[in-house]
Amino acid sequence: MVRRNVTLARQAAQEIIEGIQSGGLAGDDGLLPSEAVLSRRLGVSRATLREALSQLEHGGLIVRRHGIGTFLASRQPLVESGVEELESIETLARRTGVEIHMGDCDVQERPASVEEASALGVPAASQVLVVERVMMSQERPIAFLVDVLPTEFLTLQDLGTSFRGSVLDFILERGTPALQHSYTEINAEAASSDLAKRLQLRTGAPLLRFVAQLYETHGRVVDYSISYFRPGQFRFHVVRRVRQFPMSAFEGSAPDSALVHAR
Amino acid sequence: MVRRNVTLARQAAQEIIEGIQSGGLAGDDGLLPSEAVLSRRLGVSRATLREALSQLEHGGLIVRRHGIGTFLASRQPLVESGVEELESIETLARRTGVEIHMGDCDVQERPASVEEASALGVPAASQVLVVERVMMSQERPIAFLVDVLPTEFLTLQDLGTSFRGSVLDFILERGTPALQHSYTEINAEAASSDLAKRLQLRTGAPLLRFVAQLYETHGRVVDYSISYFRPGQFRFHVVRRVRQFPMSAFEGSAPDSALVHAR
DNA sequence: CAGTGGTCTAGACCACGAG
DNA sequence: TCGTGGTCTAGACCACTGT
Repeated sequence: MVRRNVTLARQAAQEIIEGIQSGGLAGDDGLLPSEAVLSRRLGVSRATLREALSQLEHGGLIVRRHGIGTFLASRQPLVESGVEELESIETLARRTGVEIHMGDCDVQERPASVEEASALGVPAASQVLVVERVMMSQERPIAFLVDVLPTEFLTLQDLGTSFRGSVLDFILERGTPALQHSYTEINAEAASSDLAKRLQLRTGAPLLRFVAQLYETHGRVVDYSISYFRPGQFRFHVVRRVRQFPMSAFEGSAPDSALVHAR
Repeated sequence: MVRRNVTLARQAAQEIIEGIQSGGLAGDDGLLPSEAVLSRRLGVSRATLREALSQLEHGGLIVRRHGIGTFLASRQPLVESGVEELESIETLARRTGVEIHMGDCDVQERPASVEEASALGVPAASQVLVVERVMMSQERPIAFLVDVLPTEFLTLQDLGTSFRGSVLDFILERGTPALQHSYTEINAEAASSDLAKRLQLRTGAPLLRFVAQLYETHGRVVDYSISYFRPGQFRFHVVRRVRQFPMSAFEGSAPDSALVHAR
């Protein structure tokens, strides 16, 4: 069993993608072979094959219809980023064919403000690295990004000269710490006069703002960031699913459960 | 096997929630019993138990650590909405304890505009129901919502007098059509003079804008909506995960795959 | 090392949709 | 009725973590 630190399901998904690319896997109507057939061809169990299909479905490449079959999604390869995928705007831009580069950049180490320390979960006034920069596309500013990280995770000399604008990409390429997910708040905000100058907008112009905490696998916050985007330059979307799970269950009274007393 | 049109995994998840609520399932450190123990207690296979835990993990209630165990999440029941969950702002508001009600409301049937017909995937100038209204909280406008639906799905008399402001809730309560997900674009926009008047803001004030297509289970678009939110009144967040799947695979050349020729 | 969660299998039955 | 995807099981082995 060949295993490159990657699951069998992921490998199966990749093979299906290649089969679709080469044009022979899906029928003219976009219908893929049944799960039974696919699992046999790929030499994996149906459970594993289904996991692979779930990944493809989640990525929006296929659609599954109970009792009918699995189809290619009509809205084919998305050229924009789903906001639930965490990727740098540099990666996003490259993927969508937009030229992008870093403009003015300011990096400094200083004690964290109260808000920053709180967001990072570190003691007040801990030393942090602050990276502020403008991202440009075709000589026009399109985003202003601020990243704040404990010096435990990133220092001035770490960044060196290879920094191209994305703290996320930098950490991913370095490979440590291992990143898990980010918790991002989405809002709109009027440009302050300082922000307006940096982004060459009029004061008060609307900006899309993401405030994010980036977590590593052990639950610590690696990076607290605030990002401002010029509307219209990027397209962020999200697939919202009908609520499947009643979190409100936590609000009501607590019925005694046999579970906790069993065995 | 008791089955109320609900999966075993969901029932198991519910039982675990109740066990947590009653306070006896998790240890003082938030550690839950191991998967082997839980599956035995609940009388389900470990695969099913894991599916239940996955749902709870996705909902942010628990955290799983490889080689260590399953814990209650430290950031307990979220009081705000994850944007990847589709729920009406009325439901969201009620859940978070904010009073909300519908202000001015205008409903009409008319032929769809070109943009609307395109977004809905219906012939140009098809008859659609358009619902426009302002949502208020404490006598202040906080959102302006426009929903456009083919009359096939919703008509003026359907709405009747029980409409309280949420098209989504109305359809969910009616039970038909069965909704699947929505595709939502997120952006910021300056308030037009018309919008400013409705929301009692100055022209040009920043607004958070969601443009969404709501899909039913067969892939048809049920509702095309544009929503404007006053910043600061709601908190939208999203959990962004590090990219796990290379959609960019679709861009490169197409290596010939053995898959399509097999068998 | 022992115990945990992560992955995978082979097989079974159910629920759905179309002929 | 048939073939599809959806759910579930019992058992196996792997990978990670702390002792």
